[in-house]
Amino acid sequence: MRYPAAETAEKHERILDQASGLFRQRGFSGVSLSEIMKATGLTHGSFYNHFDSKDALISKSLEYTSRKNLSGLVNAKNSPESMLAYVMDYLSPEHRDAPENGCLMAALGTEISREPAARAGFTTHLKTSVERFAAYFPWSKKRNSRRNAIRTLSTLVGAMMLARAVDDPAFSDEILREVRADFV
Amino acid sequence: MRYPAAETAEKHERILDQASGLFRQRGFSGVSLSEIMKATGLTHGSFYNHFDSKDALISKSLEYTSRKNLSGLVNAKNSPESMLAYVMDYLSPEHRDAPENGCLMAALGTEISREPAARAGFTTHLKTSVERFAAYFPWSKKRNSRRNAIRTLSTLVGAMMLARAVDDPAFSDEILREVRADFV
DNA sequence: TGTACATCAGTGAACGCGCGTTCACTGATGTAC
DNA sequence: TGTACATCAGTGAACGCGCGTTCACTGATGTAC
Repeated sequence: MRYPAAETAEKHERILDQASGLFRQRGFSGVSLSEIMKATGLTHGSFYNHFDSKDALISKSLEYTSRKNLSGLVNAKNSPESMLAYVMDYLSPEHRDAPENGCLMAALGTEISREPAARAGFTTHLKTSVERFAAYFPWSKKRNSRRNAIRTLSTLVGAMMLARAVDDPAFSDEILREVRADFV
Repeated sequence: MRYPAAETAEKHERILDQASGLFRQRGFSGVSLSEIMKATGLTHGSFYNHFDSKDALISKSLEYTSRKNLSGLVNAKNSPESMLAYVMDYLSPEHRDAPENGCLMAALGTEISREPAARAGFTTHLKTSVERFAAYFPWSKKRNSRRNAIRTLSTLVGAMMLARAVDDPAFSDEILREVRADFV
């Protein structure tokens, strides 16, 4: 049966939101469409009323996740202190333990290079992240700010990925703690 | 029919070798057992004469890849110059473009946290890498060598992952170039 | 404002496909004597 | 050293399963008049 237009738009958003979290938690190939639709509260058949294919969902949900990730940076850019606080939050055990709400690069990095549908959105996301870091992080030398932004983002993303992959909680905590120590 | 013991051992090694490269190239879930066996020159049915399951292969092939990765570090540890050369090679476009022969952390990082069979081997690999970097890299201050090793490995792995995920060749080159520039 | 009908999102069964895994069979190797 | 037989790696068909995707059907919504 037909549904109110507002309700349909809201369901569309809910699919994106659930996909965004589940993909970060378990990877693109680790989540089925049925699962996403069930999490949204619908049956799998109606998926194709919202998206053309799983690839299309991957593409759109990556853009959605990028928007959510970047809004965290928007709030942080107002002062040097809040940029540093952003980095500390990034390198926290809480972020490590909740990938479904966290950085898409640290959660999906190695899978994105194999997922053509995701690469364009990812590229835009990283470019924007580099620009914002270059502009707003309190670098000691302004001249190398873009280089520093690229290196710093590499460090953050790499550290979070390693901290999550590691099996030993003490070692994982050490990784986050020692990389955090470099920012104070 | 039965085969000479030496030949069987060699085939076993070849399965590991092919799996090691294919997994780094396309991810654990992106490669089927049939494909690995075909690359080895056998049919898929004989796989179970060598390994208990795909998970067992993932575990063993990760240890195999770790051994190959670390042997590169063994050669580099003899002098400060060769450690720096190791880092420059790591951050090269050649490494980026040949993940099947490259660093397992940069190739499989985000998938390993979701693959229980891979985590123990990965943890050992990273611990060994940190120890070697701490001991052999020419740090300016010896006192923080372990912290510096953790940060440096995070940066290397993160930069390579980002350079591979990005869709724009010029941007990808820039990431590698700018992170390399921090080491000279 | 009321009526008639076309629209279209949701349902759940069904499809084809590729996957990991199993199995009966083969026949040269390795071993017991 | 020669013979008889058990071993076991490789083959390819087959299995069950879950996946992405399709489809006929439903019925309230939105629209044309």
